[in-house]
Amino acid sequence: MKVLVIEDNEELAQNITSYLTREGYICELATNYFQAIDKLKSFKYDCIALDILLPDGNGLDILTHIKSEKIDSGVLIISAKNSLDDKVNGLELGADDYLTKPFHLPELNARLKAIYRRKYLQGAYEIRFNEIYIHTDNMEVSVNGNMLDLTRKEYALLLYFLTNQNRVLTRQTIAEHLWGDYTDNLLNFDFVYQHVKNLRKKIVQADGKDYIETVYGLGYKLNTNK
Amino acid sequence: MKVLVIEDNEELAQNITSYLTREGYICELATNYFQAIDKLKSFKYDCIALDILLPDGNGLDILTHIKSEKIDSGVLIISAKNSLDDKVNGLELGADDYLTKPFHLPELNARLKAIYRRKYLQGAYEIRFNEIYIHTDNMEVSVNGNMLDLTRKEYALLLYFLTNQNRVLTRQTIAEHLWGDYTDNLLNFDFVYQHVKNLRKKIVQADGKDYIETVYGLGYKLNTNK
DNA sequence: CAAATCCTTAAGATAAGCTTAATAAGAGGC
DNA sequence: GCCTCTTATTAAGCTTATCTTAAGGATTTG
Repeated sequence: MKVLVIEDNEELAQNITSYLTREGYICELATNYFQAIDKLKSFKYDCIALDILLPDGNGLDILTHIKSEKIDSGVLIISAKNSLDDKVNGLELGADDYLTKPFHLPELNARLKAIYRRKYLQGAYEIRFNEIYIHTDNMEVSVNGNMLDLTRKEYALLLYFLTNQNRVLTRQTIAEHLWGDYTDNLLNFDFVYQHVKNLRKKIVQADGKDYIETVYGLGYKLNTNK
Repeated sequence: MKVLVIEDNEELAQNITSYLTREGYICELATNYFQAIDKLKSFKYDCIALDILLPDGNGLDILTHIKSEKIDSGVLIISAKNSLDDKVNGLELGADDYLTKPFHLPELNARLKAIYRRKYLQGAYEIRFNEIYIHTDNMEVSVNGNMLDLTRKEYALLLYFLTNQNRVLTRQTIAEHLWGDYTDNLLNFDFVYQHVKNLRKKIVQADGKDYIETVYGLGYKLNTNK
């Protein structure tokens, strides 16, 4: 899952991103209003953790932007304790959940996962694709009843394919989704080959079928009809 | 077993927590209503010892919160003698047991253990996992008939694994469960390695099998199928 | 109060995963 | 069928995660 953390307190922001990364998220950070808007224009995120109090603007304006631009991301508002107004306004503006500071990182994790479930999986804990099951909670994948031992990147890649079935994904898109803004000034996305190859191999080994179709000159597609 | 003690009388609270800690519990303390709610939002407890009379609120409201938020913890209500109303209300609201002040600490211990048994072990005194038996009452562990001599942390760790079979537990989650809120602003959870290693060693020594599986990049998992 | 045990921390070793570069294989156009 | 461009594979070096070793402190026990 790809997350944008919008938080101006550098130390907290660093804690959050490194924690979420360890927990398997693809995590990007914006430390002010403009940077946030900028990133939202350029990239697509599954969830956004949004601090209300920013040095150069109000987080709720970012939320308004998200909604008016019809950006389809889950939004978790983070704000100071007992700031009830923010809570009410935030939820009214269409935020998915609310978390008060100070909070504990696992709580953030749990809420993000819950938003993801509600928003993208209709509340389910797992995604199915033919005989492939992904248990999003502990990042477990089983194929035909056998556990698949995937690395972090392979898992992220599979999840990305499964939430974009039958859609062609270019290497660049994949790179952006799995590696975030690190890919900003890259010209070469060869490393995607590696992970596609590894993922393919493991799935074929377990299921005998290669659902990942190469679309020559474009990218890859998870093919339902195989 | 991880317990949250909600009790405003500082001296009594201190007595309780230090007693329970000596008895092998992982024990946290909240001395008022808000602190309690806060902790309940962030952490998961096996049992909650809940004093009814708090300076800034009523314990029964905490109980209501626990139930409405579907927090799955056992609840032991503590209140002044002969306050029959509280007892009836408390049990009606879904508390698991009731203890009147003044009480003896071993009595508290016994009741907490009883709640744990009823709630998590279907009334049994021991947990079995393959050839590993945990007798929760006296904290004894046997593997293939041989007594396993575990330290307090190892025991707590094993119990935590056994109550979360086949679920990936991150080092941070483990740390929080075994060390409580002391871990709040830690970034490094290396010390978990040690205890996992020690526990593994003892189990392998006794049983020849290493049920604790390392999930690279995430944490550990007690694997049933080994 | 001393001895023993346990817990924590730090540093170095090992292992797993990720990225890069070089080379091979395959697809499409002419 | 040949050339070019794209994709796949191989292998190596690099990074990050985990494990081990060891030592000092804290805690418990006798």
